[in-house]
Amino acid sequence: MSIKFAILGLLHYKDMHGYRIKEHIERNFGNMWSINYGQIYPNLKKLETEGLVTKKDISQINAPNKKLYMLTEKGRETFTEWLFTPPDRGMLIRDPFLLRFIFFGFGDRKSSIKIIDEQIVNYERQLKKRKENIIKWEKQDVYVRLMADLGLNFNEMMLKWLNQARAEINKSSDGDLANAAGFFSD
Amino acid sequence: MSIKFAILGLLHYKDMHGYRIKEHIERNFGNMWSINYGQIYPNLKKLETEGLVTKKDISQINAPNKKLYMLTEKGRETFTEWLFTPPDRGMLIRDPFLLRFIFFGFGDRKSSIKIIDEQIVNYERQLKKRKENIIKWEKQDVYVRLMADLGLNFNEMMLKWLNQARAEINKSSDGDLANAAGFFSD
DNA sequence: TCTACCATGTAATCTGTTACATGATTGC
DNA sequence: GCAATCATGTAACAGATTACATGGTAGA
Repeated sequence: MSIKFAILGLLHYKDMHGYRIKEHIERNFGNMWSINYGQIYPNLKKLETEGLVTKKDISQINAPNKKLYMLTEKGRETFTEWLFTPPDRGMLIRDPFLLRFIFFGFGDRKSSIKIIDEQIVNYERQLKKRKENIIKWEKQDVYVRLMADLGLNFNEMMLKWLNQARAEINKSSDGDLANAAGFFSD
Repeated sequence: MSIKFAILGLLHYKDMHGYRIKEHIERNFGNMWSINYGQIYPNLKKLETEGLVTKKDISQINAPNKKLYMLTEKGRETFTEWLFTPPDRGMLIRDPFLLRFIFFGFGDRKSSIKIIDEQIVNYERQLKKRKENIIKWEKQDVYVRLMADLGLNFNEMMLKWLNQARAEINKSSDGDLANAAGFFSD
């Protein structure tokens, strides 16, 4: 249900069409949020029938026609109401790397470290990008800027942790696995 | 698809039945991972037909009968193969609070701070719990212990960020919103 | 010519969530 | 008597992902 509100939020800044909405989400939140046309176009239609947005067909000469969506008064109200209703659930994190990580004790140390190293490379690349972009965010509204800060903080924390994990795994012996049975206490 | 591997992973420690699997995931990863019977029981059945686990009916006198699942050799192999295939995607975070946060510029400062304060309370409660549990993890295998560390680090980072955000928002004026239009540069 | 980008959409599929049904035991 | 815990399951629904279809323009 939240994509609907993400769209309504973005339309506060500017009238937009589906393609641009996806592009925008990917550019700005792509490292942690994923979206696709299969969600956007049906949701735009639904928002229109619910009277939260209106549509305007725009013909273009050097590009395919597009459909500009803009907020209605009702859309603005619905959004504002949602904005300050306390979030119904906590943060959900799903990471195929971390899911593997907790079970690395069932494999060999070498392979674990290989996968961890790949993660370090990924997060380092990401951090570099974030640092390049931070200037862009610096002049935006407080909230957008703070979100960019969070991204940086998160990235730095992950790298610190990954490196610490790598070091500890390196010095540990393979036999440490045996202790894991105590993981279960019933 | 990853719940299947999570189950296979847990069965490495101990033979288990569906109810216990859910309990376990909730107890240990409940702050970031959610699971329900609608996923567990069908997946256990599927794993059985695929020959990755076998089932044993256990009758109990003072409790309902249960179905113990245990790994097969094929299950163990399939799991190990998965364990060291590089993760196909990055981390996905979905948080109804953060989704609201980026749009707080479209509301009033007072309401924003109220929601932020609620988050601070939540994360403080969580941090307290994590600190209590950390002793329990300390004697586990390296990877499980490191995961617990990550949870702590994450929690502390979020709290630091939330408090910093709160302070900055407090001293900012409502008019700062106007700048947000530059968020879009196309 | 081929690739990339612009732009909209749908169908099939897969995943995840909620709600319901069943029923025994234990503790307050 | 009531709530909680143990235990298994299904059906309906909601949400997300993948793959496909269409077709124009710009640039290498």
